Amino acid sequence: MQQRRRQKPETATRTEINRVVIRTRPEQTGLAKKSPSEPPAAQNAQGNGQNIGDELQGVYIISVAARILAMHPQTLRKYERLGLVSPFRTIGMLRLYSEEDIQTLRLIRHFEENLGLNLAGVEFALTLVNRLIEMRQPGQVDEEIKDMFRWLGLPLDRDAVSEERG
Amino acid sequence: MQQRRRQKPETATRTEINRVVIRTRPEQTGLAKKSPSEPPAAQNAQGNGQNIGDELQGVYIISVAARILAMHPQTLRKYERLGLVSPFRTIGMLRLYSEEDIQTLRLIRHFEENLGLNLAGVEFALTLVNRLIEMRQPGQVDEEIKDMFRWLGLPLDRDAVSEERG
DNA sequence: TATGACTTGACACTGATTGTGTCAAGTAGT
DNA sequence: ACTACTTGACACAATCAGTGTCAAGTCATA
Repeated sequence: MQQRRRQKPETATRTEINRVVIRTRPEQTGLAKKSPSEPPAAQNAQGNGQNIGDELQGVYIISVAARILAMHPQTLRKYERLGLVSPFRTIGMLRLYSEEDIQTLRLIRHFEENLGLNLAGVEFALTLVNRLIEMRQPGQVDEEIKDMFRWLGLPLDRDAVSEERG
Repeated sequence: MQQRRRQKPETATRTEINRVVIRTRPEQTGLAKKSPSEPPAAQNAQGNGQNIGDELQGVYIISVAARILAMHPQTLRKYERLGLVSPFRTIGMLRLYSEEDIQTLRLIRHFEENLGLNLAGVEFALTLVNRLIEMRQPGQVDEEIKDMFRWLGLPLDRDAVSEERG
């Protein structure tokens, strides 16, 4: 619900990165952590201006992630500084956004644009989503939790929002 | 987390209102509705500058409510315009804040000051609280819900936050 | 009923927040 | 080595949220 100005391509179009050296992911304030130790499955960053639609499972540098999401790279950096997303880093400190990070960012944008939350509210809502996901584990109280998901504008199958789709 | 300027007494000190004529309460976006039809129990507005501490069960005009809460009357009016609270009205359109309204306003302030939410986030959080209160009805999943309450900074006995204390 | 105190709604103002633009310096990959 | 990209830091503009102010209306008391 903030201003959304026309955004310049900032820099431009690094099309591919191969054999980047992955670093540790600091800590995840974002969505559900997958498993304690989590080396990313793919080490290739992909994406070029032509076919953004077909994002194949991978990690993206900030410019590519920003283009996929139609968000400003500086915005992504700010979100990381605030702990909303925590992309991997290469040895050279390049940010690498996983598919899960992209989903988290989509969710953040949803909270901002559709619900009008500020960043504190986004953090609040993300924590709520995490808690709801954890609550669904035992299999009880499905219906109320599902209602919550609907209310939050989340897809009913939680996979699309957190991880491990399929 | 916003700025909190020194506030002038605005106008001042109407000490009592007796036999005010109550109007309907429009709709309650705030906390849990007590019962479908809800004529307020007390028709006396009370409160004077000396003994603010002992708020006895009643309804308060805006200046008194503002003083109890240490909030600006204009802020209370804005909150009503946004649907966060819905005080009763007299025939003459005076706002009458019930004890429940006061509690809702305290909660709003908590969400703002401690969690840093904007007003959209406050609305979001209030709705969440309502949903959680409703979820507690069946008696199942107490522990998770209680955790949520703790997380939200709410008192564990929901009474203090919604209605019908004692 | 007349008077003074208070409330109402509307508008303007101020500081904080948030997204964006820009810059020099450093890194990645051909 | 060279080019393209990223990094962090700062500045800027638009919006948000609380407050001040005003004329008009309402309330309680004399």
